[in-house]
Amino acid sequence: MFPVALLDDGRLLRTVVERSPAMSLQQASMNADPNLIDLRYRMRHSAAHVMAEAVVKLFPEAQIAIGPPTEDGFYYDFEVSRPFAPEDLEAIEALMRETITADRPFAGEELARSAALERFSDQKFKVEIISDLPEDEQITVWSHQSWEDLCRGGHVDSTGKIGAFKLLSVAGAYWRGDEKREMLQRIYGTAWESQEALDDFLERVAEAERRDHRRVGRELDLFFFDPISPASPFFLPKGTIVLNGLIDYVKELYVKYGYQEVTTPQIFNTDLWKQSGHYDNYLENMYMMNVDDREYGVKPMNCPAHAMLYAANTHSYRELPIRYADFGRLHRYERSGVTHGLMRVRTFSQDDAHIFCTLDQIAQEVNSFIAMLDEAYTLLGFDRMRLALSLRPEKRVGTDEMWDRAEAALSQVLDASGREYGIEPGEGAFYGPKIDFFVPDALGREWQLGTVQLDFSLPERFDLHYAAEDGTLQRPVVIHRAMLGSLERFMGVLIEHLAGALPVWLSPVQATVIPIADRHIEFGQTVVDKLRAAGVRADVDDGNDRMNAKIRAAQQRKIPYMLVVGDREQEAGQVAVRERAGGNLGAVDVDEFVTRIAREVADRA
RNA sequence: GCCAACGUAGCUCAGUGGUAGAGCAGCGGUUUCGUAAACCGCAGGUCACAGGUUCGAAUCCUGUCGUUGGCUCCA
Repeated sequence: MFPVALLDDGRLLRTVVERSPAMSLQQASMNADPNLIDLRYRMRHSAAHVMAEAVVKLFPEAQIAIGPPTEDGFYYDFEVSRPFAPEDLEAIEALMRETITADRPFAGEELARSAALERFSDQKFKVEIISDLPEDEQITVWSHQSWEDLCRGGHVDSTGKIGAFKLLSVAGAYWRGDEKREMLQRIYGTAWESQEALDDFLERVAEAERRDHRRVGRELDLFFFDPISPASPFFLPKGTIVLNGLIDYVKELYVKYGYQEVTTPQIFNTDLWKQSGHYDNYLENMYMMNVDDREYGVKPMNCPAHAMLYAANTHSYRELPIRYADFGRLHRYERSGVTHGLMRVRTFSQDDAHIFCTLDQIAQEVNSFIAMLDEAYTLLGFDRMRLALSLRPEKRVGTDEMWDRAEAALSQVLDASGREYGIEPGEGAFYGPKIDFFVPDALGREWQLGTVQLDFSLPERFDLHYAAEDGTLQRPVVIHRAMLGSLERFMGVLIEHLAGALPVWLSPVQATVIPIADRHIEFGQTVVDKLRAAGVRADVDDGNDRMNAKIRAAQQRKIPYMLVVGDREQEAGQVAVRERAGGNLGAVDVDEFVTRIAREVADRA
């Protein structure tokens, strides 16, 4: 299903499918024929070479690192005496055009290791790459006459075939992705088979920016940020309606799927964090404080508190599974530079729950969770996502037998579900394997929403047990799980997914009445009263704008229903219904419309 | 945390050493209009913060904070 290509540095390039605009780009390339995908790969790879040539011409001292194609472009990393400026990109582009116009053929050449080391002796990164290659690895160099580069190949025939390209941005990047190594300057660019394809791509990027949740959040008065509490959203009344709408929905699912909601403290004495292991492993991400000479930590997770709830009573196998849900606010000190709008914040809440069950119950619990998640994602419009099963890491707790059973349980559930998933060996948490559910944002960055994680460690640390059928005390397993993940992040992803046009049940204002003239305001207000009495969030636009301006404003506020009232409607006791999508439903009796929208809200249609 | 850019009115931005500007939003008035922007007027800013250079700083320099794009991280 996923077209896969190998990057220069050996990583897999994977194309992901989604409905968001940036993703439709990849969707387009998925639907495109393999030849086109291959052509783009070779064009971009070739463009990277041509760019490196241009950079070295302008910066003779440059040390060049690697330059692979990516999902929608390419980049190349350099170590230069000064950072690149925007004007540099123009100069580099100009030189690239010369090379492309010259239409120089690409040709590959095999080299002995010693010869390769000799040829790149003044390029320390290339020397490092060559030195790290296995002894038996074939070393190849690809050139387009005026430039040659260590490369395993995959080019267009000649530089003239590179197509329409554009350099996009400069960024910092560590050599070999290691923050202890050199910081390099990375230039991102993109290349397409035609100017139209390039323009198309740039338009998609622009559309992604238009639906960026930070911009939409401001436009719709949902939330804002302030340096007084960095990376911590302030939710305005409208944003709070959305947040609460999501929580209310999840609570309904909790009733259906047998969860019990609990409430736990916000700060805990350090003793708890020592017992849970957070003090040793997570301290740098925690907010700590001293009060009355005792040290406290603000909770970054709910798990330890839930373990305490479980341990507060003895439990029989007959009670299991026990499912504790908690919307408690969490605080995590995220390093500066990693936060991003609502997607990565320092305080947030989750639709978090912990399931205490027996080893034998894992499969059914995970299955039930995925069914619930599926129900929620379908309702919320996320029909495609990436699933990843993460297996045992090197450093871990628990016996191999436990891991065998846990991993088998997860993969069996996934296999039975019939959906595709990736396997990521070694990526599991030290306390157990997990399944993560990822969805991309408007700019194509992937964010984890759902997760289900098995935990063998927490029950040990808190000495949890239950009385088994045979009267012995047994250790339960804990399953950490969240569907929407961080509610803040989910709201961000949802906004971008829907470009701010939230479903009626989540819309902060579900209907707005638009009086044509002042004499219709009073009637409009009676409509609003009826809507509110039926539980519908409605208002009336009584400003002295013309109707056209009011409609425009309502469209921009993404209000699902606009109810125009003039002389005709007032006389007939009707409203002229206009939908956000632009459709005009014509005049409808007020009572009929109230009934209809109230049902739509109740059904979350 | 690292590399870089940026921070001017509620929002989007202009303003490169000489008294702070526009559009939108807001407020007041005129208009009372049939499915995406009527008209006139008013008000609104310690130019992120602190220090420095200068006769004079939004503008130049240093530091801090924050944001953005990447990288790294995301038990």
